[in-house]
Parts: sequence; C-alpha cells; structure tokens
Amino acid sequence: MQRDFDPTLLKDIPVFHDLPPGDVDALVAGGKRHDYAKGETVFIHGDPLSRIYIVTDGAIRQFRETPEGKEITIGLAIRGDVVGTTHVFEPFTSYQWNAQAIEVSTLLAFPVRQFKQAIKENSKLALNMLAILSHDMNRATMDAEQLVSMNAAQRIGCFLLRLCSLYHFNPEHFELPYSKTTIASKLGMELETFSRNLKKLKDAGVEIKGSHVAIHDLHRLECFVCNHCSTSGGDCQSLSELHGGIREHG
Amino acid sequence: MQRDFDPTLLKDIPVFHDLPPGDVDALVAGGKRHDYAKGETVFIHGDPLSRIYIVTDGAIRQFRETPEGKEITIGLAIRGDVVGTTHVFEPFTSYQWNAQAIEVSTLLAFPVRQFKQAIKENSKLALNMLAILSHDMNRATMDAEQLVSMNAAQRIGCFLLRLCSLYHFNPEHFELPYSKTTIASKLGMELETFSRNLKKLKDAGVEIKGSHVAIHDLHRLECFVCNHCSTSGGDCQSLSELHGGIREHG
DNA sequence: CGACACTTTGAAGACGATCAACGCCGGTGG
DNA sequence: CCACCGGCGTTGATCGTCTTCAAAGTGTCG
Repeated sequence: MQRDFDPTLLKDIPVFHDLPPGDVDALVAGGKRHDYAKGETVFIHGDPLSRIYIVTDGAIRQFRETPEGKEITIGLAIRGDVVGTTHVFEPFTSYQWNAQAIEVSTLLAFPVRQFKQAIKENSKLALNMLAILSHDMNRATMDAEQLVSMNAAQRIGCFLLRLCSLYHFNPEHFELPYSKTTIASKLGMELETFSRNLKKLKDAGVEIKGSHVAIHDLHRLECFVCNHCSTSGGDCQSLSELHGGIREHG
Repeated sequence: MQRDFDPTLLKDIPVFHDLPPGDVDALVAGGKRHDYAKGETVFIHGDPLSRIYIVTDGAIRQFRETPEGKEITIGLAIRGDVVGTTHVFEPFTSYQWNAQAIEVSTLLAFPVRQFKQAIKENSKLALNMLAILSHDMNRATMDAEQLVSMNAAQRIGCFLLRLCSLYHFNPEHFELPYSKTTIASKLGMELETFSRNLKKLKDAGVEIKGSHVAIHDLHRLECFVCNHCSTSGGDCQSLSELHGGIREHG
C-alpha cells in the first residue's frame, strides 16, 4: 500500500508544502491512490463522508443540483487542489455536494478521521491547510463579487485572463483546458449565454475558434473587463488589484 | 493594556474556543480594544495590512467598490466573527476591501504579524481558525450558489429563514437586525428589487412592515424558497440540507 | 457513414437594474 | 410649533441582460 504512487505525483502539492519528507511519506502511506475515467463520479451529495482527496492529476468538478435538476458548479479542482477540505471541520456526516472527474484523473484519498488527526498532530500541515483555505476563500469572494458586478462577457474575459496567468499560457495562442459547457457552468451562466458572448469579446480583440483562444491585445481585454475604462476611455492599470482577474495562484 | 476588556466580551468567541484561559489572556494582552461609531470606517481597500479584528460587539460590513462606485457587500461580521482572517495567510501587504461599522461596535485588534505567530505556536488556535475558515467557506459557497439558482424573492426568503435560525428569533415576530439597504446589498440585489419582492413574499405568508417581520407559516415559506415544491406542489422536508437556508451557525 | 456529444443560433419572455418621483420620519433651527 | 432637510424606503416606467425552448450546425470516434 505504501508507495503505490509515482513520486512525481507528490511534487509541489500545497498540502505538503515545506513538510519534512518523512512526514510526507507517513501521510501518503495512509492514503490510497484512486484513478477515475472522464465523467466518473468521485462522490455524490449525501454519500457518507468518508474520505477527502488530493488531486494529483486531471480535473474534478464539484457541483450541486437544484431540486429542478439544474447543476451548479461550485468549483474546479486541479493538480494540487484538495477536494472536501471544508467538510473536515464541520459537523457533516455526508458530502454536501457532488464531485465528478471531468478528465482522466488521479486522486489521493485519505480517510477523513485520519486526515483530521494528522492536521491536529502536525502543526505545519495545519498551517498549509489554513493557507489553502484562505486562498480558496478569497477566490470564492471574488467570484461572488464578479457574479453581481460584471456581465457575462466581462466574466468570460476575466476567466480567460486568469487562465493565462494561472497556467502561464501565451495569451496569443492557447487552448481552453475545460469544455465550454464546464466553463459556462463555473461562471454561473447558461451555455447559450456563454456562446453568444464570445462574439462580444471579439470587440475586445479576443478570437475563439473551437477550444482555441487568441487574445490579440491583452490590455484591451483588461479594459473591457474593467467597466470603468470602457465608459471613461481611460487606462486600466490596476485590474489585477481590482478584480483578481489575473491574480496568481498560491 | 492587559485587561482593557470587559471579560464578558470574550465569552463564546470561536477563535478562543477550548483554549486554556492562560492562552486566551496572553493573546488578549497582545490585542487592543477599538470602539467605532455607527458608520465609522475600520479600514479601507489599499490601507497597509496591519491588524486583524475580532468583533466582540456590533456589526461590521465588509465591501468592495467597483470602478463605477457601486458597493458590493462581501460579508457582515457580528460578535464572534473575525475580520481580515483571509488576509493573514496570503501575501497581501494591504487590505483587499473596506470594512465599516454599521452599528456601534467593539473590536479587538491584533497586529497581523503577532496573530500569525500565535497561530504558528498554538496548534489549538490554528485548529480554531481552520474551523472558522471552513465554515465561512461553506457559507460563501452557498451564497454564490443561491445567487445563480434563486430569484430575488427566494433569496430574501432564505435570508429570513436563516436569520430566525441563527439568532433564535421567533418567526412569528421579529425585527430585521440590519437596514434593508444593507440586506439588499448583502443579497446582491438593488434596494428597489428588494423592496418590490417583499410583496411577492406575502404570497408565502410573510408580512414585513418597516423592520418588523412576521412569518405566518414557516413551512410555506420554506416551500416557496425551494422551487421544487412550488412547481410540483410537493412537500419540502430537507430545505436546510439543500440550501443551508436555515443551517446553524458554528 | 452514422451516432452522439458538444456548440451555435434564433426568437420569446422573465427578471432585475436603472432613472425618476414621491412618501415617510426624525432631527434641527428658526 | 412649524418649516426644512436628509436618510431611508417605496413605487412606477423603461430598458438591457440572461434564461428558456427549439432547431440546426460541427466535430469526433467507432
């Protein structure tokens, strides 16, 4: 059971950041590798809360379903992210939402009880979790803010800018890492709205064909996203400060 | 400096939960009591990040301003809540939003550096912070979810239900703890929209006159909030599970 | 080629934002 | 005591945005 994992899977995982190798090994020994096919379910809302997961490869979509069946994407977790953290310290006995692999994915699964215990005993681990949660919280706050303050086209623009910054994409030429359906859901809009608003982004110098994106003029897109500039014609130097649209990932 | 505080101010503060009294005293000795008048500013976006605050009395509104000047309420902090936590573990050097007292308020202010150090040295304190952040994160997630899945009237209904649960109000007869303007902003809608939708809540058996609220039929309001029931005519037993509308505060 | 998932497009309607005017109330000052 | 004012909330009319339903287009993979 110990060392099921390709050690490279454990590089640069924020949860383990700065932890002595011995600690990491001990933790990992208590985990178990799970592999998922694209579309496979990790857990569903109401399942007994048994494990939390560290994503070492692929992408996991977390979502809730409204009573009418509409799916609301809560978050997308990729390599290095943790799924289920916020469940650990709440008195939940079941998962509060669904998680599904949207790509071929590899997760490390840890029994909740054991992971919680590890956090209690290892203060460095606890600090890492605090840093992760703080960061997630700030992102959630910004996402909610954008939901009420920006229109669909601007949210998409923000998303693209953030993608470039996060993954060090070349703005002139990159591929969307998720399906448009997934992105639309994550941005809190319908797929049709997403599709239609891609045209509006053309005015901001963004071309999207299939999953290929070309941002011809970064600065123009930044101004487009920041309403102030579009109305006043002025410059927009502090977008990242204002909206976190291109802020760096921990 | 030590013991500026009425000791009752320190009862039931989640940050200090289960901490040995000695630890609490030591922590509090490093803090400073700040009092604010209604409307007074605690800090503004861009101020150097110097302190985090524990609310021991009153209410603090945290908000950002869009470039056009619209204010977006990020959260309302009341007795026991912490303001600025998510700043501590991020590489910010300035506050990322504004904080303002919306009532006469008392805060305990702690220098960020010192508070961070305390968390590093006191693992129980770290666990408390983890619990708080987890809880806030779950709330933020639910708020964002409601923003995209419910209409204005339903969000207001949810808010009222949550109020009753949180403060143990009698649904038949209670007063809004915040101004309608504040509530509307917190729910991500305009004051006019809020005002208009109060009428729609009448259909769900809710009467609001001034700041006085009377929910005549809890169950009907819960069904109103949960679209499933309104369309299918069915019962709605698991609202709290579904939407957190009436979930308990840590 | 054909099946299927994904995406685009069109038309209609619901919803909330915005602008503007008005009502209500508590406080201040004459 | 009354007039005036400012903060707060309500109401009405209009407009833009997003959702919804329906249909057609595109791509991939067997």
